[in-house]
Formats: sequence, C-alpha cells, structure tokens
Amino acid sequence: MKSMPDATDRRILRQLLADPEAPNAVLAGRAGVTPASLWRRLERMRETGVIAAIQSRIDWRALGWEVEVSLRFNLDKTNPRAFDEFMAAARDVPEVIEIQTFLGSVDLRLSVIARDMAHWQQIYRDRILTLPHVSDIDALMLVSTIKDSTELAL
Amino acid sequence: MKSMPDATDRRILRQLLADPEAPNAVLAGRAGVTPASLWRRLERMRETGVIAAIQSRIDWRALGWEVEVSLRFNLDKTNPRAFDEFMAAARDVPEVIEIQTFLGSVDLRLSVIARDMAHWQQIYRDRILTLPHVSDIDALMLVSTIKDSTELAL
DNA sequence: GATGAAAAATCTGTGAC
DNA sequence: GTCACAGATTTTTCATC
Repeated sequence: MKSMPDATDRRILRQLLADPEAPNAVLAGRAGVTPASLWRRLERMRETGVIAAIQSRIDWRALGWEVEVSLRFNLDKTNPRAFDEFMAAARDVPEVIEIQTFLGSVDLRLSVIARDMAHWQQIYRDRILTLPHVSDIDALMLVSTIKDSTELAL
Repeated sequence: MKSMPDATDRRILRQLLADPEAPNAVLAGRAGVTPASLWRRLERMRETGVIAAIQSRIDWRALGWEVEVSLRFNLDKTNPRAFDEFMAAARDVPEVIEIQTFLGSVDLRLSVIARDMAHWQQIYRDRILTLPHVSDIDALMLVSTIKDSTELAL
C-alpha cells in the first residue's frame, strides 16, 4: 500500500467535503496548513486516487426528469456470460445513471431516470424488460435521497 | 415553474458533466458561448438548484474503508412516527453515507461504510440492529459501482 | 433580459528556500 | 513545510442588442 493519507490529509479531506467550492487558501486556513502545502497534498491524493473526481451533482428533477427508479436484478446463474452481457446491455441505456453490483440476495441495482410516468413505462417496456439473462426484477420508485455524512471520522 | 434550462443551458451542462474540471473559458468554447455568458448561466443554475452541488468524490477504499454495504429496510407501518424516528437515528450514525426513501416493496435504503469486516460487524450490531421501528432488514455487500451515463440526452 | 468585451479581483501552481 | 510571485482564472462592469 502506498502512503495512506495521514492525519493532516484527513483534516484536509474533511474540509474539502464540507465546503467543496472554497478556494484552496481558505481550505488551507481551516485545515491548518499553508496553501502550497495543501495544494501538494491534494495533488498527491488525486494521483493516488483517494480523490477520485470532482463532479457536479445535477438535480434531475429540476431539469425535468421527474421519475427516478431503483431496479434490483437477479441474473441467470447458469450462464457464465450472463453478467458481462447484462452489464454491456445496461450501459447502453442512456437513462441508466448508475449500476452497482452486489454480493448477497440481489446481484445488481440500476438507477434509472425518466421524464414522467409515461416515459418511464416506455423505458421499462423497451429497454429494461429486454435486458438479457434476467431471472428476477424488483422496482422501487425513489422518493428522496439524503446524503450528508461528511462528518465521518475520516 | 421558474425558467427551465434552455437548449444552451443543457449544452453547458453536458460539457460540465463530461469534463467537470475544465476551466470556464474552455467549457464556454465547447458550449459555443462566451465565458461571461457561461458564468451567468452556471450561476443561475446554481441558484435555481439545477446544479445541486459541486463535490469531490472520495474513494473510500483508497482511504482504508474497505467495506460498503447496502441495507434495505422495511419499517413498522402501524406507528406514524416510525419514519421520522428512524431517519433521525440513521442520520446519527456517521458510517451511514447515504439514505434513500422509496415507494415500493422496500421503504428505505442505507449505504454504510466500514473499515473492514470486523468493523462492519460492530457497526451492524451496535448501530444498525438498534435502529428503531424496523420490521425487516436485508444486507447486500457492494462489489462495484459504475456511474457514467452523462451522455444522457439532457 | 440577455449578451460580449474587457478590466479588476482572485486564485492556482511553481520555484526557491 | 514556508514564502513569494507569475500566470491563469473567475467575476464584475459597462455598453449593446
């Protein structure tokens, strides 16, 4: 393992998560390091992959995608290629915004967005039910998402 | 409804999602607007909530949190305060990094991270099984997450 | 109301110590 | 790790459509 983040790195990450848009100089002050030092540490964490990406989180509802559905799949375990073929097909559906794979009573979870219920029905019929090697599906309509635990004891 | 994003806004969003770290001047060029115009549109989309946040995505595994578990809950429907009390308790657990609520065969989903299996077991016993008003739990261990659909017809 | 050009304020990233 | 600085970037201003 290459250079786990130290206590200072974790302090920096905590500040970064708490206020991602703050300029480096402000973050440096809050984390108790100088801006140049902060910059080099951020750079190292980007290189080592600790900071995987900087991204904008879009509110699909504000953009007119009113429906988000969480779909849980089980696949046909008798076909060794089922998994790869399913993944390839699922990634081809533009409305699928997330794919997770699991160990447990469910194999995969997809997050799918749609403009409205009619659109959802169309996606479901034409793009979801046609995915290969599916043995079982369960759909949940997303009501709300709360993600805040950044207080995590980093 | 206040000012849905127009075609230009959507072009900007597409560029922003495709390359979140590009300077505004570059994004402006790609989206076919001037930097000043781009800036005003981004500002407006932040104000109206279309751009909900800019955030750093942290690789918990690179940080030494090796285990991520997706927990699905059903709550006791006979108690009208069950939902609020559950949410309040769940939010208090620092290792819970996401909470989603659903309409369907499952009421809630929590994402929980842990340093290793021993740590997971401890969290599960002390913080998860003690959550109030739970009628049913199912746990899935996350193997991988793929999120890329940004090609979405914005 | 929204735009573009350009100035002003601010920030980032680097080199020297 | 710190300090100082050049260059790049963001944000405001102002005239214009």
